[in-house]
Amino acid sequence: MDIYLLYKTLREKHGKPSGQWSLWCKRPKTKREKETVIIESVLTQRANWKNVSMAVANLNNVGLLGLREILSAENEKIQHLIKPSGFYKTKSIRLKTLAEFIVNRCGGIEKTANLNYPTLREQLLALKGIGNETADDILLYAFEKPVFVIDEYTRRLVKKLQLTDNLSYKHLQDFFENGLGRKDYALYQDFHALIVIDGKSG
DNA sequence: CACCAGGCCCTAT
DNA sequence: ATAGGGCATGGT
Repeated sequence: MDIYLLYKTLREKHGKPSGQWSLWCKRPKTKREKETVIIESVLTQRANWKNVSMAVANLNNVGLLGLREILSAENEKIQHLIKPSGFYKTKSIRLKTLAEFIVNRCGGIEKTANLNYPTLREQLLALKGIGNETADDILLYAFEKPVFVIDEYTRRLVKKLQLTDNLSYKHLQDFFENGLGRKDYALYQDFHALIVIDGKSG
């Protein structure tokens, strides 16, 4: 099956990605919106979106929905605010680690976005709590780099449609990127969103 | 009351 | 290399 046809099919079926995806697929994004996406990419690890949005609202209500703000806030305060998203002690540390990397080591979100992205990917993966999916969420949805995000919904869909039998992250990522034949971050953003939306619907 | 959700890390085979 | 346990909350 042609991979681009799969995208067209999902796009016809579900329309333009909405809900959380209207921010994640927004183009272009403001600096604040990019930081929100980065924070959400950690909070959404093994959590449902309702819980994530409660945590995001809590951060926003006290003016802590930003990387610099998270970096300077008390760990206990962050923990309390993000509690609804689950694994809150772990995630608070992960957010601070990520914020420290982007703000202090890279010099802010704009400078980070301009880095060579295969290298940046390695640096993100070296941080505790940032694995393949979270790193690629950040690269694709905040920094607009053409990396295809693989997650559990992608694996289920690949299995269901028998697209390939190797379900490792790297293989699936290459499979989608090569199958689409072009490095188009806007297409990758929408496609991944549609895969998740489709997975939740059925 | 059970089970689930856009993961990730650590440990033991 | 790969499997299993732990992390934690709110929704169904």
